[in-house]
Amino acid sequence: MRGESLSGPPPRRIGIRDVAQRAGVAISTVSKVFSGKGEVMPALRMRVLTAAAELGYQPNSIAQSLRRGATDLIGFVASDLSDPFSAEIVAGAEFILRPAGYALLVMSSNHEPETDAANVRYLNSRRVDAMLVSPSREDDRGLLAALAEFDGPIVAIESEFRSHFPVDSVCADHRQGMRQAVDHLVRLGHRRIAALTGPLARRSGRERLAGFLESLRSHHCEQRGLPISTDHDAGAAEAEVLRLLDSAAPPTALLAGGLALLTGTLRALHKRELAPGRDLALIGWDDGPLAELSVPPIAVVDRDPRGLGAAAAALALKRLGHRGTGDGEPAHVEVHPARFIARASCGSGIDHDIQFGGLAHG
Amino acid sequence: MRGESLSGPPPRRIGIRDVAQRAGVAISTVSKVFSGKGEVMPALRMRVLTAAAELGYQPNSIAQSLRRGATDLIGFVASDLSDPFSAEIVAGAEFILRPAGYALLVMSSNHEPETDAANVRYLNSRRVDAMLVSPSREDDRGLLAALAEFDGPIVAIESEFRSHFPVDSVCADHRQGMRQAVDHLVRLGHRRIAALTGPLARRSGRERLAGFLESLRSHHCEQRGLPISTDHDAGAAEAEVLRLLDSAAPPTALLAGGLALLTGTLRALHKRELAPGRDLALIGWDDGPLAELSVPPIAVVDRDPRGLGAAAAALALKRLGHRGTGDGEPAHVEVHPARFIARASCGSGIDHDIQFGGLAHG
DNA sequence: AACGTTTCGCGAAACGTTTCGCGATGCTAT
DNA sequence: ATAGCATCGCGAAACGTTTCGCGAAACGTT
Repeated sequence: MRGESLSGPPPRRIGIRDVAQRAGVAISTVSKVFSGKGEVMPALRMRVLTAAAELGYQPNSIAQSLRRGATDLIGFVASDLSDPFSAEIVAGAEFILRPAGYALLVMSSNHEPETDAANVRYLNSRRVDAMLVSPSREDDRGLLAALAEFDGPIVAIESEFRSHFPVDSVCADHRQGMRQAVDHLVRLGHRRIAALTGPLARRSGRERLAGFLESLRSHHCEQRGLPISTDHDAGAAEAEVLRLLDSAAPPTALLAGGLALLTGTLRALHKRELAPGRDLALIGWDDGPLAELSVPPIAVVDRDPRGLGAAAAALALKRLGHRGTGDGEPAHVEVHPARFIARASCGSGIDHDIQFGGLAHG
Repeated sequence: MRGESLSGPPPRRIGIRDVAQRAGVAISTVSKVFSGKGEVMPALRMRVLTAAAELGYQPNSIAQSLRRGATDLIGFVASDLSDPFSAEIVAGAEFILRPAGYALLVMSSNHEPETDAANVRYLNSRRVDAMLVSPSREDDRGLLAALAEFDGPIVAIESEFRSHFPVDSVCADHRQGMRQAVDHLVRLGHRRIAALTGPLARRSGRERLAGFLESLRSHHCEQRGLPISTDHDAGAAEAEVLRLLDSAAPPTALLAGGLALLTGTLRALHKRELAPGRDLALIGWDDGPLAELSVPPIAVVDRDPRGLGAAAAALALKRLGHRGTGDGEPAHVEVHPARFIARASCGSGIDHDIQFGGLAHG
């Protein structure tokens, strides 16, 4: 019970030795019973179990970790934990990890690459068994060095380190999602399309860019496309979109690759009193209340963050099972689907309607 | 470096003893240098430091934990980590904890009270130094029992356990926020006001209810109020709002106490093709892209989740500093402001405009 | 009846730190 | 010159487990 302020001999927390004594067996026997490793006769096992129950014994997992050389801890390194998308990933990972007896140590870098690296080093010093990383930038020297020092499984989420050293990755298929989105826009008659891809220092940004260019090329209008890479930040997106809208030839369609970018984009549109679906076409990333409940609803490329987190966790567990750094199978990139959801924010098409006229040829 | 598949003597990770040997000093001296506790002559300290650097020595924090009896780990127990509000709390807590040398162990219960209790027990067995809890229900027997077994500082977030045993709390002032919101609605002419308070098993829900009733009473129209308590779940809110809208005397104003409830409410309004600010007044909780960028923007009672998380972490650290369970000062509830932000979703008033007529007296 | 084989409990040695008390060294003061 | 006193490095004992090898018993075989 809490709050006992009696003074006296410090009541050392009861350990395995107390149980052993009470049950009249050796310490190692108690250990066997609890770890379930060796065989121990039912009668004795019962004696131990009741003794433990009577004393309220709980194994000290710190001591276990020290002895076994495993902490049953998985580190999670993200650029921004408060981003709903990251939060979902964490939830998905925890969903897999907890039943397996692992707990999650989370750290956020607030988009500072050096902090990502520092976090990895910290988790290393805490001896986590594996790491799940979704860093601010993949190419930070410090981060790469820190990761290289760690000798447990590393799983990258929505990013990729294969070029530097073998690390498993779990990614959504942004390229495919982007292609579907752009195809849709082109079909509606759009040619001058701007895409906020997000940072190219992450695989997601690069894949969005690649999909964007591929789709435009296949429609023979790549020279009209406006790929734009900004930080994953609403303010940056807003400024960029305002610049686009105020330019001589503003785009007729906008793609915003992530919740923060969509938020910034919408702010810019509000400022210029432009409505998606009426004045221009808009496609966001990641479905959620904002996209779903906007008026009109906003088309999105949707991915499954929970699934990504769960898959990353499962991969880490698999590697841990094989008890090797990267010895077993080679590192591979697991690509999850991203699917385009058409909604009214794309309007009804530029050829059949004059709605986009004001901007289309401005 | 990673990926060395050479076989040979298992290259035991280098420990304090290796450093001691290389520096030609005793183990205890190395310990002193690293822990910074005792005095050690500059020259020797330098020898130790260089030896450690050359070997790439990193103290084993597991062994430290075992010896020191502290893990430098803080547990975080939430009902739903993927809720953006919880995610912000975690981020705020981490912001304070990390510079202090602590890391966060997060666990989510998916709104299952038993899982909350299990998570607390798990964190206890992992010997976390303190816990931050924001559970599904405050009154779950299992949870209370599990918390009682833990003998470190516990800080409740947006909930309260004082009635059961002394535990610090950090809460937003929902009562005040709700009063401001309802005052505003009444001033606009609304009388039949429905409030989705969220579960009453949490302090936030109870405070919202109290504020709601207080405000109505002060305006002498409490008999027209419709307080409604649902799970913190969009589906439940949607169903409840649909029921309200389809009732004989539907409310002219709606209050939704949380992001999930606001989401459900908006879904219901869309289904009935009702627009906030035109057909009825709507006030949500927790500002964010959804409220800010809706058309019209949605009035909210806003709180500072990051601040709550940071405050909770700071409280825990303070308790840890005093090195006592609850001995030092008595447990207290730290109330943070919640402020009402008026926006167009409230309309321009029921007396000056017929906009609400269709529903107001239906 | 003697021997080989299995079964299963026991003691002791780790795991990598921190901390405590002791003693050696160098200094000040008389 | 020597007693007294800090200063500071050293060895050893913990912290609470797991694991390894040993030996005692119990069994089956010839």
